[in-house]
Amino acid sequence: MSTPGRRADAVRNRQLALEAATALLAEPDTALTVEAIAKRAGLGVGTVVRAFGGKDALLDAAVAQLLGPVVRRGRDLLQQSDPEQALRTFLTELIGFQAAHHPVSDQLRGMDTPATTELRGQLVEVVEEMLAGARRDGVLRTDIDLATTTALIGRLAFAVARAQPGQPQLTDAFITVVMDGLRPPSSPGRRSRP
Amino acid sequence: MSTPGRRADAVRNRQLALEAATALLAEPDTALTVEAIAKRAGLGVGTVVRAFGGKDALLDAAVAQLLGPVVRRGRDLLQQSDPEQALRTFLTELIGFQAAHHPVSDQLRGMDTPATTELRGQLVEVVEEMLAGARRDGVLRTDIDLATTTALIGRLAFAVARAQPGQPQLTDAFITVVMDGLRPPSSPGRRSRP
DNA sequence: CATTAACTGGAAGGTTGATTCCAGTTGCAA
DNA sequence: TTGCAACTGGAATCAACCTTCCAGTTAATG
Repeated sequence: MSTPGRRADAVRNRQLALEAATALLAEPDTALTVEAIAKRAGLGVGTVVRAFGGKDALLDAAVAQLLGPVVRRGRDLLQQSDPEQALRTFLTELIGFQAAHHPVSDQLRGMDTPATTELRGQLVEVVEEMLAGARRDGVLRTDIDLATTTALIGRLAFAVARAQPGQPQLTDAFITVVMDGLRPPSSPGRRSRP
Repeated sequence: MSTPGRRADAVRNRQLALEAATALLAEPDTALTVEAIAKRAGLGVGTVVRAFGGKDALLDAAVAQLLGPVVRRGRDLLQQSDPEQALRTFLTELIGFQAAHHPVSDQLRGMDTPATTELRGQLVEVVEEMLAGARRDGVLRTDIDLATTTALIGRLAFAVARAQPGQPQLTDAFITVVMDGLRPPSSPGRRSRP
C-alpha cells in the first residue's frame, strides 16, 4: 500500500519539506515561514504547502516526528530505572531537547493539530506514570494530587527549557529545587544532588 | 508644565487610548490590534497611534501602568514582613496579577521597550532582595547562587500564571513545592503550608 | 466672534506571510 | 517512445496589521 498512485518525486519532495521544517524548528531566531522552509528544502513554496495541505499540517508532522522519540525514551526510562530516577533523568533530557529545538516550545503552545495533541497527551501520561511510581515508593509528597503535580511539572519544565539557551545552569537548579520540593514533607531523606 | 501647548482633547484622547489598551490587556482571546483599541476607546485608529507615536509605545505605557503598582507592592511587603513570608505572598499575588492580565505575559516576553524593561528589572530586583533576606535568615538553600534562584523563580512564576486561568489550584501547588524546594537541604524546618 | 494651528477619523498605502492558480515539466504506464 | 495525468515553481492573490496622509473639525486665543 505505502504510497498508492503517488508519483516518486512527490513522495521525495514531501520528505524534503518535512526535513527542512524539522531543521528550522531547531534554529532559533529563524522565521518559521513557508518561504524559509521552501528555500531550505530547495523547493517552491507551492510544493511545500501542497505536500501536507497547509503550513499547520506540515508543522504538525514535523513536531510529531521530533516528539515521538522523546515519548519512547520516557517509556524506556520508566522500565529501566526506579520512578524517581527516571523522572529526574527524563526531565533533564526533556528540557535539553526542548532547548535544542527552541521554537518547538512556542509552536507547541496553542497548537491543537492532531499528531501534536496526541503526543503531548502521551508525554503527560509518561510523566504522570513516573510520579505515580514515585508515590508508590513513598518518595513523592501526597498533599498535592497527581494530576496537579503533573501539570505543574510540565509547565515548569517548559518554562525552563525556554530560558535554557541563555542560562544552562537553570536546568540543574530547576531539577534540584523541584525534586526536593516534591519529596514528602516529613521525609528527611537524601536531598540535593543524588 | 504638565501638558504644555497640548490641546485639551488631545490630552483626553491620549488617556482614553491608554485606558482602552490597559483594558484589552486584561481580556484573553482578544486580538490586541490598534483597531480593537481604537474601537474600545471610541477613537479613530490614527488618533490612537498618534497619541503615543506608535503601537509599541502605547503598549509600553499600558504595561508600565499595570506593573508599577506591582513593584511597589513588592517593596512594601519587603519592609512589612520577614523575607520568606514576603516572597510567598508576593509570588502568590504576582501570579494572580499576571493571570488576570493574561496577555501581559505574552506581551512582556520579548518586549524591550523602555518602561517595560525598566520595570521588569525592578521586579527582578525585588525578588532578589527577598531571596537575599531569606538567605540571611538561614531559610534559603545556599547551594544555588542567588541570581540563578531569582531567574528560576521568575521563569516558573511566569509559566504558572499562564496556566492559571484554567487551573487555579496550580498556584498553591507551585508555592508549596518551590518554597519547600528552596529551603536548605539540611533544615528539617517547617514545611508545607505555613 | 473670527482666525487658525492643532487635532481627528478613517481611507489609502505598505509589509509580511499564507494560499491559490496556472503554464510548463516530468514520471510512468502502455 | 509517446501521451497524459500528476506534479512543480513562483507569480498573483488574499488577509491581517501597522502607519501615513489629508480633508474636515475643533479648541484656544485675541
